Amino acid sequence: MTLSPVAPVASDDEPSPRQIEVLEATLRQMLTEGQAVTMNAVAKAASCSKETLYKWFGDREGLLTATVKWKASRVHVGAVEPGRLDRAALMARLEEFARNWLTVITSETSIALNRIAIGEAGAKKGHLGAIVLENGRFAVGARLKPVLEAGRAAGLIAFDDSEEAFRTFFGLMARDVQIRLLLGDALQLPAETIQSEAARAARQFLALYGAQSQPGSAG
Amino acid sequence: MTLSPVAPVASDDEPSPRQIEVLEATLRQMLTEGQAVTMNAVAKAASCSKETLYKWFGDREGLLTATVKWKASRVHVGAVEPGRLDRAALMARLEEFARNWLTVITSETSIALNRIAIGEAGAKKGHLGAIVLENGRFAVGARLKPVLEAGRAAGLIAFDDSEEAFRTFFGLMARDVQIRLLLGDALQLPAETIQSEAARAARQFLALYGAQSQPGSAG
DNA sequence: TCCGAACCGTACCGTTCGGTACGGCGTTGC
DNA sequence: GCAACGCCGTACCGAACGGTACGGTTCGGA
Repeated sequence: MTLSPVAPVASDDEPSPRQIEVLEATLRQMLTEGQAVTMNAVAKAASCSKETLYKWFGDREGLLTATVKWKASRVHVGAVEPGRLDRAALMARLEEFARNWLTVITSETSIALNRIAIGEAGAKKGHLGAIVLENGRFAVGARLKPVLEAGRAAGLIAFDDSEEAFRTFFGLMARDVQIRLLLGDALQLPAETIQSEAARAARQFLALYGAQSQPGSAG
Repeated sequence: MTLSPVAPVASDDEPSPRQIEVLEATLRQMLTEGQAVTMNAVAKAASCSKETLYKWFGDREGLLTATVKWKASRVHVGAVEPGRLDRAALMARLEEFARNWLTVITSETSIALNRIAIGEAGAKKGHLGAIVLENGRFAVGARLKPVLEAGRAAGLIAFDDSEEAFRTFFGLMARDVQIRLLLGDALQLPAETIQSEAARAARQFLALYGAQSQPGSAG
C-alpha cells in the first residue's frame, strides 16, 4: 500500500522515540561509512523499511538533514554564566570554553557531521553547512560573547567588537586542529593535551586583550 | 582496441601538455560540480575519450589524485628568505605570509580541493587529504619556520618550539575563515580585508611572542 | 605508401542506489 | 471479530555512473 504523504519530520517537529532510533542508526552509518550513507544501509541498521524512511523524512536529503539537525542541536559547549569576574575567574571561564570546544571538534561525531556538511556544500545542494555552522561556530560565539563583555565591563579585557575578539579566541583555540582532522590527519588529542591547549588559548587571549597590555584595537 | 596498460601518470611523472589540459578540465569540473565529478563529464569537457582517461590515470580515484597533486603542488605561499631582520622586517614577512595564505584559503580552487579531499577522507578511501595537507598546512609551516627561527636568532621573538609557534600563527591567520568557507558560508574577503587581517595576525603574533613581552612559554 | 601507435567518439555492460509498490503482520478502536 | 492503520521486509524499476570494447581518424616513421 502507498503510505499517505505526511509532512516529514525534517521540518521542525520533535522526532518520536522510534524516529530517534532511526536517526541514531543514521548517525552510526555516518560515523562508519562517511558520506556513503545509503537508504538501504540505514533501513537495515534501523530495522525499518525504506518506505518508512521516505514517509518520515521525504528523501535522502531530508534524512541527512534531520540527523544533522537532531545531533547538532545537542552539541552544547556548556554555558557558563558570567557571574562576578576577576581575572582568575575569567581565565577559568575561557579555559572551560576552550576545553569544551576542543572536545567537541575532536569528537568522531563532529568530524563526521562536518565532513558530510562540507561535502553537501560542495555539491551546492542543501543547507547542512548552515545548520552545522549555526549549532557550532555561531552557537559557541553567542555563548562566549556575554563572558567577554562581562570581562570588559569588569575592566579585565578591552576590545571594540566582541565578534572580532571572539574570532581571535576561536583561532587560538582551534589553530590547525579541525582542518587537520577533517582532512584525515591522525592527530591525537588526549584529555591532558586538550587541557593544556585550552589553558594556552586562554592565556594567549588574555595576553592579547588584557586591559593592562595592548589596547583593544590590537585585535 | 584495448589500450595497452601503461603506468598511470598519477604516480610521479610530469604530466604532458595534453594531460594538463585534462587536469585543468577536471579542476573546472571540481569547481562547478563539487564532488559530482563524473568521468563522462570530464571526458566531454576535456574533449578526450574515457578510454584515454583510464589509460592515463588508472581510475577515477587516480584522476582526482592527479588533479589535486598537480594543482596543490602549485599552491605556493611565496617563500621569503629571512635576510637580515629587524622588527619591522619580521612584521612585514609575517604579514606577507598571512596575506598569501589568506588569499589561498579563500580561493575557489582551494575550497573545492579541500572539500573533495575532506569528502574522500570521510569515505576513508584515499590519501587526497594527506596530499592537500602536505601542500597546504605543512608546506606553509615549513616555509615560515625559518623566518620564525631567524627572528628568534635576531632576538626579536622568543619561543621553545617553532612548530608550536607556527600553529599559533596559523590560528591567528585563519581564525574561523576556512571552516566557514568550507561549510558554505557566504563570507567575503576582499583584498583590503585580507590585508588588514594579515596585519592583525602579524601584530598579534608579535604581541604574543615578542621578546620584550611575555616569554616564549606563554605560547 | 604502408604500418602501427595514440587517441577520439560512442556504444555497451554491470552494478549501485534512490525511490516506489506490494504483501503480510501486529495493534487499535468499534 | 473485523476493518483500518502503521509499519516491516522484500522485490522491483529506472537512472546514473564506473569501467570496457570497438570502430574510425590522425600522425609519425620506415
